[in-house]
Amino acid sequence: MPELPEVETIARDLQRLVGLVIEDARADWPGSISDLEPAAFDAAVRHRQIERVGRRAKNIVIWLSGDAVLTVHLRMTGRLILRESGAAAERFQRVAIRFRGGRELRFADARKFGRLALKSTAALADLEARLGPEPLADTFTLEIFRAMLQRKRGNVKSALLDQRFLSGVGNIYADETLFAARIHPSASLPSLSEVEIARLHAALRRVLTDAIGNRGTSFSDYLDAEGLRGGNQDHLMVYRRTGQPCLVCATPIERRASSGRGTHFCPRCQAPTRAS
DNA sequence: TTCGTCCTGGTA
DNA sequence: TACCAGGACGAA
Repeated sequence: MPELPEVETIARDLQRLVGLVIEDARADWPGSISDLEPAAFDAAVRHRQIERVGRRAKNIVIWLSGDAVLTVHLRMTGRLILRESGAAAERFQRVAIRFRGGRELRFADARKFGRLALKSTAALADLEARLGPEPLADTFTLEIFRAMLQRKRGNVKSALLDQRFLSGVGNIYADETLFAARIHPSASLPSLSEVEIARLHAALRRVLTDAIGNRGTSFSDYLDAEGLRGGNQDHLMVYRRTGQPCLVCATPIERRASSGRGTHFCPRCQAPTRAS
C-alpha cells in the first residue's frame, strides 16, 4: 500500500525525468487513465517536456510544459517504474510513457485501482482543496495540529486516515504512528490529553521520516521507481504482526477490523487511558 | 458515519 | 474454492 513514504521515495527517484520529452503514451488498460481515452491521452502528452516532479499527499505530481500536470495515484497495488525502452514489460503493466532518448515510465497495477490524470495547473487547486496538510511540512506545527484536532470528531485512527484532515497517512503508518505515540486506535479525539497530542504529533513525523529513510515499506506490492523493494517492513512494530510479541513489552499484538480496515495495536503499550 | 464499489492476486 | 487486502469516493 503506497503511502506518503513510498510515494515520496518514488517522486525522489523520478527527479531524473526532469528535462525529458515525451515521445508517446500507450494505455493497455484504458481505465487506468481518468477522463481521457488512451488515444486522447497520448495526443495530449506527446512532445511535452517534464519540468518538475513532486508529491502531494499520496499523489505523484509531474509538471509538464504547456500548463499541464500529470498526477499519478497508486492506490493499493500501483507501481511506477522507470526502465530502458525495450526492457521486458512489467507484470500487470497498464500504461507506458516513452521518452525521447530511450527511456520509459511504466505504470503497473494488479488491482487496477490506481489512476493517472492529466489536468491543467489550475485544476490542481481542486485536488488541493480535498487534502489536509502535509504532516512533514514545517508549517505542520504542534499548535496547528492541536487546533485541527479540536475541530474534528471521531476516533484517532479514522482521523489519521482521513485525507481531508491530514494527507499521506494510510493504514500502515496510522497503526505504526499510534503505537509509537502509545495511543489506542479507538481513542476518541476529545479524550486525548495535551501530552498524548504532543506524542502523536512527534510520532507522525518520526515514523514517516524514518520510513522515507528506509525507502518505504514493501509487502507484496510496493516497489520503488527502480523496481526495488523498500526496507521499512523490517522496522514495523505492529502492522501485520498479529499474535506476535510486542517488541517493547512482549504482549501479543492484536488485530481488529474497524470500518473495513485491519487495525493492529499492542493492548498493553496502547492501553486506553482512564481519564477523558 | 458507515457501507458499498471498484478490482484481482495471493493465501488459507 | 472462498475469502482477504484496502484508498478514495459516492450513496445511504
